Amino acid sequence: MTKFSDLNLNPKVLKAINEAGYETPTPIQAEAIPPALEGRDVLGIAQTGTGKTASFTLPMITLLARGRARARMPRSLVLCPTRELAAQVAENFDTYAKHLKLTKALLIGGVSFKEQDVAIDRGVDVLIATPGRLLDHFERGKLILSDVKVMVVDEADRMLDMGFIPDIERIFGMTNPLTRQTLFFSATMAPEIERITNTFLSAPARIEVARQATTSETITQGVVMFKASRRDREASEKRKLLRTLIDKEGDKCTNAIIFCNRKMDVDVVAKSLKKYGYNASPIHGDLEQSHRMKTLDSFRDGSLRFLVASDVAARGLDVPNVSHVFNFDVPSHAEDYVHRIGRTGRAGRDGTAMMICVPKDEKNLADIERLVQNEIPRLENPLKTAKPAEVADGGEEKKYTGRTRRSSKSGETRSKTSDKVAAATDTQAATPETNVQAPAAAADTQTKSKTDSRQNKSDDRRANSNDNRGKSGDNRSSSRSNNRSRGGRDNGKTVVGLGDHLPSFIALSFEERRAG
DNA sequence: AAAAAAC
Repeated sequence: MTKFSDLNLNPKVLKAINEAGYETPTPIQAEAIPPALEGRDVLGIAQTGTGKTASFTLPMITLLARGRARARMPRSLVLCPTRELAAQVAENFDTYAKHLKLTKALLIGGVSFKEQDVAIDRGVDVLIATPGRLLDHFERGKLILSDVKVMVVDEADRMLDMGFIPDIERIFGMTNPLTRQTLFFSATMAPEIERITNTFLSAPARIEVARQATTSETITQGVVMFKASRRDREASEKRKLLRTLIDKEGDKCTNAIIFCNRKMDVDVVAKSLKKYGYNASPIHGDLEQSHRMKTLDSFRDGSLRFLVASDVAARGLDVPNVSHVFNFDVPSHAEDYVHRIGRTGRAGRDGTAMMICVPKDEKNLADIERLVQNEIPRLENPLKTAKPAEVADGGEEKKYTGRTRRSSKSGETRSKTSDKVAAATDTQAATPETNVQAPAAAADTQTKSKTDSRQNKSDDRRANSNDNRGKSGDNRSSSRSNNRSRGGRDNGKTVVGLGDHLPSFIALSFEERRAG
């Protein structure tokens, strides 16, 4: 088998690789490093988790080991779609270039220009950037890219999704095609990506690595088909279902990423989990950059157990050892499902991916199953399994004290009235195992059973008016979706209740469902 | 329909 020592890497790079504990390259590293060292263009079709980052940093460091950068004229450039990814690539350079005197600069938004300006002025060997901030520097005349010897485009398909392709083309145009070597990575080869590579790569070595996440055997997948007892309770009942799924996994769930489709839901879910005693923090693009970094660091070092995330964290982030991925929402782009669950089951380890699918997401679920060419196993809804006797004496979800009422903007208030489902879910939350997992939830449950429903209703109104004041857009959008579903395809086949009635689609085979 | 990325 190929070893790193067989690859003609700079001895000081090899030393750093050994110190990091690696001996054997991953397939993409073994295949991409030799042509890259020969100065050839490389087209790598691979996802993160395959060792992609090192497959370009290692040869780059080796190539850059000789020579020295001139002021404002970086010798190499790595473009990444998100700030986190760029920061991660920068760390990778630090790790493997530690025995060499290479200078680097990280050009990302959300942080001050000053430090970046100083570094550029001094001259850098490696520039790692997101497109927006790079162009910003360029337009201010701070940057000359004509001396770039190696240019890397990482996660090109994500750049495409994010509308960065025109920027990328502009940046390509700022470099010298005759002296530039290009290493280009993408998880998929969409037609637009194909076009870019045909335009900017010359006779590339094409390296394709199996798409590990498509239906990785190391990931146990499942989806819970869930219909709320009432439309307006969907959000809070989903959160309860999420807690139950987490609790059922027990110690097997050492850490997890919980994906939501919208930033607002990321905040709400994180806040709700915290309220119930779970160690959770949100991450999405509206949070301050320094805060994003801090959150990610604590998730990596294990002090944070649950990362509630938008798709900012779906791709590229290297967070080893994630035991679980929970898709609180079904992603609306099927491709994103593959990226999200690819955060677990990495490097041959076992992982679990669970998703909650509400009726309006069934079409997206079908798209995902078509993409991965597999039916995602249906999981029993754990909230439906409570025995009737327990249901009868279950408490209500709420019972807000004055203190918690203030936090009711998180949306928990909407699920307060008593009905079979709310009672059943509370009973579930009060089981002993759950108490161990979520002490705050347990305390809440014990005090809540005496709450009378009139009190609840008035709380509800108050909380809703708070919501209106705080974020009016929120309510508008939820009433929009209500209307849509009322006039929509739910007609005639609305599932009644949750306890005894099987949603009709579950009885259908996958083929029948697609056909009908 | 939303998220990400530039001030």
